[in-house]
Amino acid sequence: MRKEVKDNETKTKIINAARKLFSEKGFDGVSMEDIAQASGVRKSLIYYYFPSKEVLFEEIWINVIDELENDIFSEIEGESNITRVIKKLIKKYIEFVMNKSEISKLIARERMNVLDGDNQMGNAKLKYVGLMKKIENVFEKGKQEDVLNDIEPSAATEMISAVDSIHKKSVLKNIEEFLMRVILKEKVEH
Amino acid sequence: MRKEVKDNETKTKIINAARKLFSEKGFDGVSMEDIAQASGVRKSLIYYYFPSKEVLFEEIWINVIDELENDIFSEIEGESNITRVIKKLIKKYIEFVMNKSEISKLIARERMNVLDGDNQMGNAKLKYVGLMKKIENVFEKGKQEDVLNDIEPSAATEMISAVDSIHKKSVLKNIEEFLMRVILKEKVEH
DNA sequence: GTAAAATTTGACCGAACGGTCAGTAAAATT
DNA sequence: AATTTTACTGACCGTTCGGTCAAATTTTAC
Repeated sequence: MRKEVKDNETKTKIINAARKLFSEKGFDGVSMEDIAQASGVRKSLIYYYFPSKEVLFEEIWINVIDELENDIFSEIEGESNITRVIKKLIKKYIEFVMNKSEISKLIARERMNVLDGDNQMGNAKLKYVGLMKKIENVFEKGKQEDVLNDIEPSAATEMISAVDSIHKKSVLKNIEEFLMRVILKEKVEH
Repeated sequence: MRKEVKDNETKTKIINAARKLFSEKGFDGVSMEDIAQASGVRKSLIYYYFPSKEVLFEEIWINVIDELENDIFSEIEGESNITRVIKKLIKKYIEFVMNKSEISKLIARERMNVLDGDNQMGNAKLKYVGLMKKIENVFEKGKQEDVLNDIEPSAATEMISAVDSIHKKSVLKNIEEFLMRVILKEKVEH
């Protein structure tokens, strides 16, 4: 029992330090020595737990996309009314960007590399594309039930996903209303 | 006369090669040797023309933000009808992202570093912030003339600027209509 | 308590990085 | 034509990079 906790502790320290640094400076802007110092361990210890920088990054990426996915879909899971589902999805995505800026910055920074890069990080790409597909499926359902306001599900998905690039976080609540108003046929009340 | 052309030619080759590479891999992901090889010159010759990697990047950044600004504002310059101004602004921004993907990818990749980084690249930040302010002023004018649809000028500006992060370019025309429809009170005709 | 397993460390590696500088060739100036 | 200036080169620099590995230390299993 005590060993279990200790094992996770070092690996977790490394992951958390790396996540913060990747979020601040991007994958290429952070060295393994930077991560080691921020974790309070030696660089070679990182290689004990992770075979390479890429594998460390990929694990972090998959964790953060998981976290985003869980934040959104755990909220909309029991809901059957598609309009309400879409509202909750938009709301949760914006809240995520507002409240978990470390993660949303990491996604904003590294999305392009993950999507356009070589096949080295194929699992990272699959994870991200999988989540986007899942979100798009919600909009497809909205389209089928005729609650969408003449926007393609893929366009709605891309608009949502671009929100993490917005620099001025103070406008995010305004943008949330904006998105709901435009995506949904139903008039939005406050 | 002949010298003038030749001077510009080498420097221009370096700038163009660097721009392309920075757009593909980001500032930190590209080495000066990469740029040298892509330019067909020696690395030390880059240092003959530019004192550092940062200065090279800054010049490129300022050029691309200039180009974006010119594309947008040269189109709306003679227009006095604010609704038409806003429509043209949105249209030109989307067209820029669609047609000049090297530049829009560069902006998407490096915006966060430029805005959040240290003061080393203060001119790059000033340039970008200046353009965003200029765009926001257009929306402010729209607000004053009551053609905006209950969206804050700063939120509209941020939505527009996030468009360069959109990965799936095929949806951009749909998003253009989307943005016009929701930003402007007037109903949009095709 | 002891041996084995797991974790951690320090020293090291070759390659890559941003950058420097003396020398040379070409172009421009006198 | 001689001299000066400009453009370019190759070799080099110290530092940093991702990564390796034997040894030391700590933890676990019995």
